[in-house]
Amino acid sequence: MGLRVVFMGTPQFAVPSLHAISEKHQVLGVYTQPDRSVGRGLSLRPSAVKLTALKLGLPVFQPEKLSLPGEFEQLCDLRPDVIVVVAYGQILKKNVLNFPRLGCINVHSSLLPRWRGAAPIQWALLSGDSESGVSTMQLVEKLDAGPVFLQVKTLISERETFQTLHDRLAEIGAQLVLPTLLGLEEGSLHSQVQDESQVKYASRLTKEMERLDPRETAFSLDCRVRALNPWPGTSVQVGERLKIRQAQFHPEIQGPVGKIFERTGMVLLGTSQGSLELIRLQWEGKKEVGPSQFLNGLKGRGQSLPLDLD
RNA sequence: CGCGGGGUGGAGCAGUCUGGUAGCUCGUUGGGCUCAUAACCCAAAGGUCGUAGGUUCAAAUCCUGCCCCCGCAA
Repeated sequence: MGLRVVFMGTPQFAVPSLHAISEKHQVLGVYTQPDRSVGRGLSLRPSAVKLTALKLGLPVFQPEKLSLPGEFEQLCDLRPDVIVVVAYGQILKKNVLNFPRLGCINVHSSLLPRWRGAAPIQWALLSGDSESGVSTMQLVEKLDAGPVFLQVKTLISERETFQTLHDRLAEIGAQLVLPTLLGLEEGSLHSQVQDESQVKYASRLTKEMERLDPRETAFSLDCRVRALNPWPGTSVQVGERLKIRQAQFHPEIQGPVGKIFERTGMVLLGTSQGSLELIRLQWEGKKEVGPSQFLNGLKGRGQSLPLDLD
């Protein structure tokens, strides 16, 4: 039945691809990052891919590093025709890249060569791109620089968030990975070398990016809110940290820069260009609320708008 | 044992340090005003202050256990 495949992936994004492959091919093993202690306690949590693999009854491998002694040999023993990598979180060395008969392929959530790197979905949103997509490519030593096999575009809507785009791209990836494997198997697959002049890098997100700077434009801040939730999130400092979960820019409303004020029932943040409507807000340690509940709470604690950011 | 915030009438919050008649804004109900209104005015209902125990003449408030929610951290 189909190809002998080793799958490597970690987060939720890779799950639909794993499902798709497992239906048409023989998945010999699933590599994923070791369980990490996350969450409020100290509990170890298995990756989304590990949970899926267990549910499908597939063998799971979780090496700390694929380059550790013995790991490569164990991988070779599986005798895969091809390795499929989807957001695995480890760089594959030349020995791994070269040993499968059909090589290693990768599913990447951007229209390469735009947004090579760790956070392509977020950077597409941060940059206000009008389209995004998924690419499958040959894995090479240089990060996300291999020749592209197949690519599918999708439009980014005005209200697109990381979550909605992520979920859609994950599904597109799953739909793209099967034709890629089929073409590879039949030798009918064409690849396109990436145009190096169009390369953009999507660097890792940092927690510093969560702070909204009112000196930016309202549109830019709107993009940040849609791109950076749920992680690292977006917030302003008003005594305490006030997380902004959902927002909407209004270029036609110009208010005091760096102040939170109220107009026509909306809670707004004044920016250098237009205003940002704050739709879902959350004080640190409290629940997420809408604007009317936010205002009620302010009065309860003896505060009122306008408020200055720190 | 990773750090921290919180659970107070239907909602969002204050009050807890410095124990002693439970408060704010909103909502709800009734009435008024108005051509009218999500506006305004008046009135009313609604809380064993997460839970179990302890200290005390007296506990939302101090002490202890337990449950639940959230931010950080990954």
